Amino acid sequence: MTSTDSPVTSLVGKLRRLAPLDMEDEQALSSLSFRIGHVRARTCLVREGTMPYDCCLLVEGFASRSKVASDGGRQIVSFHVPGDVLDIQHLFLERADHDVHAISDATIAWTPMSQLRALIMERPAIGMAFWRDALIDASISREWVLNVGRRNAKSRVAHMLCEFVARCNAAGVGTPERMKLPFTQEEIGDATGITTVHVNRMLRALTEDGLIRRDGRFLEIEDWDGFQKLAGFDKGYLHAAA
Amino acid sequence: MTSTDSPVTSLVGKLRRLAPLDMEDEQALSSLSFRIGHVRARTCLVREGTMPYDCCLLVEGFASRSKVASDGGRQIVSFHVPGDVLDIQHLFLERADHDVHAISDATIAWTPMSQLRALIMERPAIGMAFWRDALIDASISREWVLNVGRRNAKSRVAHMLCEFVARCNAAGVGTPERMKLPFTQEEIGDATGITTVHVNRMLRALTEDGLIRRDGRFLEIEDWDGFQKLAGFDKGYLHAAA
DNA sequence: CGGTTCTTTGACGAGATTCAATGCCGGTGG
DNA sequence: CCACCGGCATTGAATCTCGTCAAAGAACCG
Repeated sequence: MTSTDSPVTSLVGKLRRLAPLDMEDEQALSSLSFRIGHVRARTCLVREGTMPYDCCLLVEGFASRSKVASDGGRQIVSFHVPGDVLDIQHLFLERADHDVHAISDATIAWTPMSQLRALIMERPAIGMAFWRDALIDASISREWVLNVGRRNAKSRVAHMLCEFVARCNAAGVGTPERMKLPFTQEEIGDATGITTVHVNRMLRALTEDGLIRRDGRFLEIEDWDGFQKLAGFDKGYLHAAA
Repeated sequence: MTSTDSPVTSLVGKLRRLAPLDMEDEQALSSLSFRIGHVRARTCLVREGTMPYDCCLLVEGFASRSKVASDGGRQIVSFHVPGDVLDIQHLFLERADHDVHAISDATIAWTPMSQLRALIMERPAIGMAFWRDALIDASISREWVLNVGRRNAKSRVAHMLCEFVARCNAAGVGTPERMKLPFTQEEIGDATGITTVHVNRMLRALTEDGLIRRDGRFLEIEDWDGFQKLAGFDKGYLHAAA
């Protein structure tokens, strides 16, 4: 994926995996009016409580959805890879119930919510693809509840990395052999419900177990089967979306 | 709600709150063919990995969705009140990614998935209502990630009870003044990611704080404002569905 | 009324947090 | 080109929350 691709390329690629689109469907998607933007890491794209007029599509880079607890603690509730629609959650609701932030420098394509809504209501195949996307998103969210609720810190971190690798792989932006992680250890902690310090210790433990290798922000998974086993990772919940 | 009501009564009531339905929409819903069943507490209604042919609507009683970790630990990922469609998650996916169980004795209305799918695709208002239902479901799931990821045990339990009271209230089956809880303490623990023993301690702490009162399975919230504050509960994430 | 499930309590231990300090790396400007 | 600076990673020690184990008591159901 380069930033010179049409913003719809990654979207069409993703939707096609979710439901069979015909030529007219793809043309309809191409006719959406996009506004391209390049944003720096940590840019806030959607703020809780607001109702964005435009819908943002992640073309390149990584993003996260997060919520803030009353004590100020942040919980990341999902991360996103190129091709993901970042606020499909708000297409049919009045206000955003969470924040969306860029994790890395990113390329975003903005398109009016109204156009997307119309497409979903008028073209059954596109509607079906978005339905499936939303349902898979919900499935991932349930897996995250299990992850933070039931697994110990080491498995949690491993599970999050497994999902990241699997989804990046599906989006064509990385392989288990070697990946650049966009996350700081603080962000991994915010996603797994543990502290930065403890994330560091767990990464060290995973390295000492011979499951992963790290240099800088690069991650190499030494033992993909063993890593998934320790994480309790079973890609079924991704519903073949990865 | 009594079991002699039509199974669609609670469903129509719920959908009407989500999108304006006209007479024809309501007639279409009434024309769905239902099979009514009474099940005992703990009955499994949907099993992970299967693809149910029928869709189950909760008419009376309570239910939960849950997942099982590889070490055998169970995580409840949501609970449900009368009027909820229990496996809308699977309408457009090939296999269930979680279990559904009755929490209490319950009345279930089964209707063919195909009929419901057709209704959603053919009647825009009904489609919209189900879209909103699914998106609100996802919003609740995100809040649960925050709950188990970021809050301490006392707040977690309190938050879960706040949501339960709010949703029961909206479904017309209870008030904060006095409610019958369907959950065992083990189930509260499975939903909040803590052990049964610790749930018991936290309930005692909440009682000693003067926030709640208990006798048997009955719960009375003494200080609803203080209770919500301690829980960090803000009903915004329910999107006016409660 | 007998058995089962659920609740309650105490003592102890493990896992994760907190606090604090140091080291490292990349970027920026002199 | 090097020195400095800020963000991020790493580590140790003390502390605390929550889990584990075990046992007894209460409530419920057939």
